[in-house]
Amino acid sequence: MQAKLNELFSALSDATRREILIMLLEDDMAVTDVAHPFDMSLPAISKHLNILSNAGLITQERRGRVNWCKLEPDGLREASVWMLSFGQFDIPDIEDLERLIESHIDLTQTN
Amino acid sequence: MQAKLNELFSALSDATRREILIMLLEDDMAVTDVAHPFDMSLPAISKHLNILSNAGLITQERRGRVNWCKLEPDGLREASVWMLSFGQFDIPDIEDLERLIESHIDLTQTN
DNA sequence: ATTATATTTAACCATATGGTTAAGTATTGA
DNA sequence: TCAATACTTAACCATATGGTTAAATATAAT
Repeated sequence: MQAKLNELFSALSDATRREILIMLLEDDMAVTDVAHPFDMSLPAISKHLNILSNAGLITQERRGRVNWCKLEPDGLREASVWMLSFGQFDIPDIEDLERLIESHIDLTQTN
Repeated sequence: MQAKLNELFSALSDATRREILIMLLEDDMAVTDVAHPFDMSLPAISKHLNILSNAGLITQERRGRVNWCKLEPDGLREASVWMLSFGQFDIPDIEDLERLIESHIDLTQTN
């Protein structure tokens, strides 16, 4: 269980990977399309996607030559259970939440 | 903001550091006492504590020759805001939560 | 004044991480 | 069949991470 949490938090500790997750909130995407907004080679993105897969945060399904990436809805579950059980944070302001959701939307629209 | 989240999730991605946080839920502790349950040198623990400090998850306050470590109550806040705003996980079962809290208690009592 | 305690700093090491380019493998389209 | 597309794999590189031991520092106790 510790190993799983290590993998999960470690996967989340990279900004590129967090952005990929946010992009995938919108819709499933092909690897090339995931890579498009980033100033980074395709193999680099491919590695990030593997890390997200191994952490259980996404799944990849090959159809023909395109590998579709989709969010794994329960991926964050164990991490969120850990954080909630830790219980040292308040439920954040609705406003904080909304501001952040806004910024996600901005991100996916400007890229 | 991304840098802060990197630091936070990265700090949480190590099992030793997560255990330290759980130990500090009980009470403030001196560095030596934090180190005691671990099969690891004092300098290694000192480094972990620095990482937790830099991530804003704990604070350290020197009184005399002992450096007291205490949990920073709002430390997890930004990470939890990110996860909640991501919104792809259900509120976990109360039972999951309780089981985990139990296991935390076991941990701090058997060590 | 000396010694013991609590901790940090420094130097080092092996392995992990995040990137690169170049080459390889399927699948699709012409 | 040949070329283009959508990747992945391999080999490599620089820096980061998580540990070690040995030495340094500061406070407390004798």
